Amino acid sequence: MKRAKKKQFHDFISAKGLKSTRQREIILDCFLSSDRHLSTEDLYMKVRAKNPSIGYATVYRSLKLFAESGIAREIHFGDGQTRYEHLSEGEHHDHLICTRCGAVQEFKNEAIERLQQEVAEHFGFKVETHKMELYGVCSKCRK
Amino acid sequence: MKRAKKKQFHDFISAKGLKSTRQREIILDCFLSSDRHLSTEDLYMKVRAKNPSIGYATVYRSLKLFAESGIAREIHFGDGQTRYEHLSEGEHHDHLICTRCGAVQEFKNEAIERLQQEVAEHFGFKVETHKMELYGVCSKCRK
DNA sequence: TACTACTATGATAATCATTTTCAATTGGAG
DNA sequence: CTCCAATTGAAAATGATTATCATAGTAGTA
Repeated sequence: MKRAKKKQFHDFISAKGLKSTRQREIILDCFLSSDRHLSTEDLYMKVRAKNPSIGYATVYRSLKLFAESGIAREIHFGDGQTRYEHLSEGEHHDHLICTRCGAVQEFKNEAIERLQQEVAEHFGFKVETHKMELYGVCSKCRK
Repeated sequence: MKRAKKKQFHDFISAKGLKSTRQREIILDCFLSSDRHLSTEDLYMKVRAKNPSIGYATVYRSLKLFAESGIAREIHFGDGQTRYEHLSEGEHHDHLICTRCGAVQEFKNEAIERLQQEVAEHFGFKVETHKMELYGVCSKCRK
């Protein structure tokens, strides 16, 4: 699926008349080989390790492109930082966030999503995306 | 309920050994007489209209206190601004947000909340709060 | 391969929301 | 009334993100 995402990004790049560059490839590799919920700074650090001459602005610009191309999605957890997570075609999931240690657990629940649709319909909304985050104390921190 | 919230805030203030000031009262009044989902800037404008000598920093500081006291809650919609909404004791609700016109519709659904609890339990989480936002197109914009 | 027309990059300055600093002021308990 | 900690306003500082601009690189095309 790393391959699939690379292809998806390259297709996007060429469809838009943009260019494939050494920096973008490095940043893309770093992003794809990272765990989820990566902040821009986290990614910048990883990129720096591979190639110290790449600037902060380029990392920002690349992440925006990743989001536009559909291989990533911005997430905001309320601290001042924008994070990005991997996004596979049509996939979406929600988060359980520990308020003590910051651990993030993903989950997916069809029943909830059906109910969301119902609620939206009740108000005449057509849902495009959604965001659901449950904040609390994780099992480790409860001990 | 405006009274109840004022009392709640004043109780909080005195319990913490803080002081009741002219500025805080004005800001509290403006907040309580506003509609929901107010940005700091929105509130600052309202406050300015009543008393032009009140500074931006004081509005920020007051909103933090409102949140701490439990009469307000921070919300983040992903644009760079922090908003605050009114919060009644134990109450919480979720949002439908129109991506075209920005309209915000609140809703509450017990069934979804029960399912959230179930999911959390499955992962050993104890939920403290949650946030759910459905983004899409509202009935007006669909016409 | 050389030419051309854009696009991309890195460094730095700029911006925006939010916080902090600090000297001056002000509640409120005693 | 007095005293001290809390509060305030203005301005500077901060942190994340974006824009600017001169230079460099990419990819068609001849």
